[in-house]
Amino acid sequence: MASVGSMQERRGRARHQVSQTEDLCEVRCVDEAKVRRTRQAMKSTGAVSTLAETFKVLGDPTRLRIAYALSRDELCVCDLATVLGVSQSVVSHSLRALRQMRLVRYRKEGKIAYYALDDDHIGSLLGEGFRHVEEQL
Amino acid sequence: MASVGSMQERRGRARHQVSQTEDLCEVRCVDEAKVRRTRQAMKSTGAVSTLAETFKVLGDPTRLRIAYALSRDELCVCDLATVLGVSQSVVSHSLRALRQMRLVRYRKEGKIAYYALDDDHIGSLLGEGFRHVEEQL
DNA sequence: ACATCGTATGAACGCCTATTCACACGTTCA
DNA sequence: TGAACGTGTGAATAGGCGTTCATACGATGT
Repeated sequence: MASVGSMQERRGRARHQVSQTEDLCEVRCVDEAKVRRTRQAMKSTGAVSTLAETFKVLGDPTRLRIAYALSRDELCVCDLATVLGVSQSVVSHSLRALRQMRLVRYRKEGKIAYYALDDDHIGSLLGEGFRHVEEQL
Repeated sequence: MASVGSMQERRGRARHQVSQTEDLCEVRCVDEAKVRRTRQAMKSTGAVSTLAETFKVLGDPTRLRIAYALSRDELCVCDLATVLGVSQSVVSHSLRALRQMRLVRYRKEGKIAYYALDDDHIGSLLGEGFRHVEEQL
């Protein structure tokens, strides 16, 4: 195992050289005009990584079901757990992820936390998504 | 530890009791009407898991960038690699994932494979997504 | 004050996944 | 035919992620 580790270290240094070779290798069949045009049209790294994280959060069945449920009605954690048939802990962890991407908001009434979609865009996204998957059957 | 294990073996029935306790624990604060309504509005397992996988595929920055690039123009694998500045292998693997979810289609011209978005819905999804993330800055 | 309830959270563990490397395949051209 | 090219893919490895368990916290009611 130790020997494998040292081999990987050696490989790691070789990467720079390899990457230069790779770059040359990548630039063979390019349609320069198209490539430049597409490059300029590309979104910023920030927008891409934020949207990717948003999609990733919605890419889990449990969280997706939570988001869809909240697009229909405001619900507390316990009711969400009941609707989905999963534990409260799962719902809470899922809501945390959805919260961190600002997909849901919540208000607290005593000890009960009522969650809802934060934005109508999310509802549109879900609608568009479901329309897409339901169409191609 | 071993003695506990054997006790549990002898009394396998205890499991049912535990799960019942859990169920009871989940069902305390429910608003029955809301729960029933939301339950009926929920999408089918198939639709949910398909859409979740779609989102998951788009939840990777590389694949998202590829999808967005293809929403602007038809591109071959090599040009995609050039535009994104990643290896051809990464692009190929990414395209495989996008292909499996029917997000992209391709036509082959000689040895060159030209990829494009399979569906306009995907473009709409990306548009809606980027509109959302660019708005909340 | 105490017990209970609804919710949040951290740690741990097993699984999934993205990347890299190496190679295989079919196509084109000399 | 053989070499170079564009592309696809399997194996391997490292890092990320979801679930569970245990526990903590504030609010409520007795």
